[in-house]
Amino acid sequence: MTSNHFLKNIYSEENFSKAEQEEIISYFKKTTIEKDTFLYKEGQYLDYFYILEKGFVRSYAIDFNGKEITTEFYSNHSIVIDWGSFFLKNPTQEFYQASVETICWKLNFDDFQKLFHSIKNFRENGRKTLTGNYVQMKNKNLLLITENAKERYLHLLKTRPEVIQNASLKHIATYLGITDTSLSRIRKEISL
Amino acid sequence: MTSNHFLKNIYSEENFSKAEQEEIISYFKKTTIEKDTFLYKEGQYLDYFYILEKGFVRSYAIDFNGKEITTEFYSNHSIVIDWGSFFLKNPTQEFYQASVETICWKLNFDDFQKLFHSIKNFRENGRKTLTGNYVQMKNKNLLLITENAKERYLHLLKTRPEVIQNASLKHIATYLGITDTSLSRIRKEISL
DNA sequence: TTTCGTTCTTGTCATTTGGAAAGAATAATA
DNA sequence: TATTATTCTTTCCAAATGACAAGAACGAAA
Repeated sequence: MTSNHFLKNIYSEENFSKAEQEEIISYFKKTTIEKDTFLYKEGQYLDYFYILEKGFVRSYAIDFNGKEITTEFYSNHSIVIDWGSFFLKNPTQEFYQASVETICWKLNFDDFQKLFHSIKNFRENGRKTLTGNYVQMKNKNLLLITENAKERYLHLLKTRPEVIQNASLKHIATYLGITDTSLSRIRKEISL
Repeated sequence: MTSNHFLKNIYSEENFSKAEQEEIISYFKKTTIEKDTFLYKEGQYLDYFYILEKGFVRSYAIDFNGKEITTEFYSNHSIVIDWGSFFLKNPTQEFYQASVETICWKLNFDDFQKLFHSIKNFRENGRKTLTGNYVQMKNKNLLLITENAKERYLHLLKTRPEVIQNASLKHIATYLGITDTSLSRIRKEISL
């Protein structure tokens, strides 16, 4: 394990002892995901999750009309997980697809459980991560209700520029809950 | 502690030993909240949460135009908590108000921590609760994007009839992300 | 019961957004 | 370079929803 191992940024010495850090990291397996391949597919029970070292991943659900709705974008340092599937043992309802070749670190559920129940800092950390994801989801909700299409786009542009750079117009549009036509109009309007 | 203590429904013998159950329950304090009073207010740091035995609570945020946006409704057996505030130590951005006299059970953060780190089942349970809330939020998100106003209302009517019965039209409207005018029209249309 | 305040309904009109389809631009491949 | 596929833009029109304001219904309190 090199001294600048990627996961040391995630499980940092600020929050973990050296011994804890090493134990935690030892359970992760480095994986490379080819462009366009899936990390998880709808119907699958997740028994592992990933942390992204480098790459870009999009998750999407299929609505009742068969249309893809982007549910999230994941970039460097993100945890790519379906919490409901991982913890509640439900099949995921989404597809998680790498848009580019993606380097990530994989941890399976049994190892996660060992760490969770034996290392206090690990469970504090996990709780923080899930809570952070919850807060993010809640904010997205509020934005959907209080802001119009243009404002939502501008907000995304400001807070997550890497999404605008990496994702296609169509994918961004469904993420924002608008059509590609509208988003195209909005972009034009902004550029004037 | 009576044998049919309310909290035994929450921390049930299915998931906890008798001893665990008793210890957990011993930390909770029964509280009655008067109609129209606040459980938490914007700006406050939560260091406790409530479980609702009986009553009805609404949480709302104030948007940039000073308008109240209902963020959640809580009824019997719900946990009333701002996860972000409780775990991440941020001030809450919402108001939590009892619509009727409400009987609930209060647990403070320090006691929560003791239980969380000492009782494996308690942390599994807490993780499930937070995850459940996350999944719920995620579903609400998807509904906001994929369904129109009428469909969202019908969905709420079907899945949470107690909300329709207890909350005012205006409060339900902002929860669904529509105006009270629209909701009134939708109700008329449905009744025809 | 009368008054007052709140909530809900209704009407009119404006605005936002969507749907469908065609064309332009861009990227991918032979 | 020519060809094809994909993504993005644009146009026209329709549908959904919002804003505002007036009035009706309802409930609380004097």
